[in-house]
Amino acid sequence: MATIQKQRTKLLSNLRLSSESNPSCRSNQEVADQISKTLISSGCNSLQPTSSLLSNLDSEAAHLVLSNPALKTRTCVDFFNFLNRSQTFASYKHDLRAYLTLICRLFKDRRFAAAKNILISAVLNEHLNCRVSIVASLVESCCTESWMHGKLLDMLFRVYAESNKCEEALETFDYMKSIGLNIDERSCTFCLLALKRSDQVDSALGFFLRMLKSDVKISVFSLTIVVDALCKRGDITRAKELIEEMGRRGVEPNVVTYNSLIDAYLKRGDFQQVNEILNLMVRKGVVPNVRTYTFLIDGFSSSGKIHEAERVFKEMKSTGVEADIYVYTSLIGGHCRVGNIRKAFQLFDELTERGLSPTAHTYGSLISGLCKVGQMNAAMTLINDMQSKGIDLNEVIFNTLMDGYCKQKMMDEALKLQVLMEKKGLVVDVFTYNTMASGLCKSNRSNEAKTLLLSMTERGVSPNTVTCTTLIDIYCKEGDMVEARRVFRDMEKMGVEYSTVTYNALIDGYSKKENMKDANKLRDEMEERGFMPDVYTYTSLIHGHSVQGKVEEALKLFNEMPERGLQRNVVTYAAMISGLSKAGRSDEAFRLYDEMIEAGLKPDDSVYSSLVGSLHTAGS
DNA sequence: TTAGGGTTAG
Repeated sequence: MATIQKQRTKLLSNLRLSSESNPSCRSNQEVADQISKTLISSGCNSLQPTSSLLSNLDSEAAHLVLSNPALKTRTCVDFFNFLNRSQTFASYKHDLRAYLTLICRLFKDRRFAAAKNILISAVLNEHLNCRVSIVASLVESCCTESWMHGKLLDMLFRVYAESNKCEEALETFDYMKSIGLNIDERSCTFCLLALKRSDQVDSALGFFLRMLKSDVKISVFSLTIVVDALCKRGDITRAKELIEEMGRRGVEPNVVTYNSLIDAYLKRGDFQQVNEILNLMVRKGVVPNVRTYTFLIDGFSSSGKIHEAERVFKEMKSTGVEADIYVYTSLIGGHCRVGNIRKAFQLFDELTERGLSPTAHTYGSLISGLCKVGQMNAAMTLINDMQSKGIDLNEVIFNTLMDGYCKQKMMDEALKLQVLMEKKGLVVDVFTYNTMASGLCKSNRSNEAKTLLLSMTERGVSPNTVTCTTLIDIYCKEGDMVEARRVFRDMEKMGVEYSTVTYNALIDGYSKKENMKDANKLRDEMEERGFMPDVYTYTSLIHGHSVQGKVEEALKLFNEMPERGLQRNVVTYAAMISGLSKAGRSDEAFRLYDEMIEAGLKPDDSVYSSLVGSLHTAGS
């Protein structure tokens, strides 16, 4: 041991002496030889960042060392990393050739994982010019064996894709194609995924078609990535066309592909199409899996169709598919949404007994359910429970709790949570602001809500559809239709999307001002833009027409609702009954009263006073 | 050594 140490010291001093004696005259080859000698005899550890020999190092000398066949690859990697770590020589930094020289050595030794890591660090290094043409020509000159050439380009293709450098990945694909290389489908899937990740759906589809044209052997994997990207954008028709087209080419969809379609139709609320896909799966012999059931249960749950969700859950169990934590969480969420807290907790016990571990999402669903019914103490107990299990609180849980307190008009508690949230380093996001604003509105503090929403941008949080809709709603309730319209116009300028609720807020504003002309105009506009009027739209319009004594208009809308699959609620009936009563059509008003009782709705005071009033009107 | 999932605001 002592001898090695002695040797090392001697070598080092030699290195220093010889280089210091006449540094400028040393050729790159001499520098490289000296470094190589040191590396061979005593390894990388003997090198000092301050060694003056190293200060003579340039790109050419480094290349000579890294490609020296007398050195082991391992030693070259150490030397490479040593130089990377040593920030002291500002004059030398690895260039792209150094990276590729080393990568080629690793390739020769079939150490592909190590090669890939270095390639990734090159691609991510901002100081290197990793343009495809430059890398490709270097690959050309560094690869001594022909098999390496194609494999290295393939790796480059994947690395670009995985680093989200889609443009470069596509360029690499084109280059590989142009020199006649066969391209592996699996590498292409990385590129498709990268495009999908960055929401470049059209490019993903375009690339897929290029794969087809380039005779890449395509499997259901690539198809499914594109189908899912299209589905998530709501382009289900195009997705189905693609599936059919690929079917003609012999690529059949599998359960994953169908799941994407089912999820998309569920999100759209198109249960008929969901059934058609399920039937198609049966015909094709494709068996639903646990994810299919999760999509179904979640889809039904979020539309409040809890009985359907339960039916699917039972069916899943009967087919022998084991429920996992996702299934339970979705179903718990469904029960919580309709206020069925008891059933939700039963399921929670069931999953625990079955050895499944609840996640933050599971707790989130339960906490949200408790907050909805105002059981804030129980919600806080659950918070303690989850923390004792080592599950961290996240932004969503905080926002949920804050909303719970807001709904109870306990704004101080909500505010305390916001402070705690920030103290914990969690991000106060657009949900937090919208929730707080909604709470302030409920507590009749809409001026503060306005100020809060208008200050969001300065605090670095971008307003979204809900923010703008809330603002519009505040102005409408104040009767300030000019300001409400201004926000509505600004949304388009800011690129914030409208929603049915946005239109509802404005329509309600105009209806309350008895400006039915503008209210009707907006209703037409929303349908033209593809936003379906819902029970709120209809109720606002019915109310507006009724107040103006235009009962026939109101009745027309009222009768239209079931045709469009819309369930009337207490407020809808109240508005219609009030309209009929005022017009002295007492019999019809009472008939509707019976109807709403039959539908299981509980009339409120306004319904009774309308009905009583109708007797007077009719009597006079 | 490639594809699909669950919680929040109007």
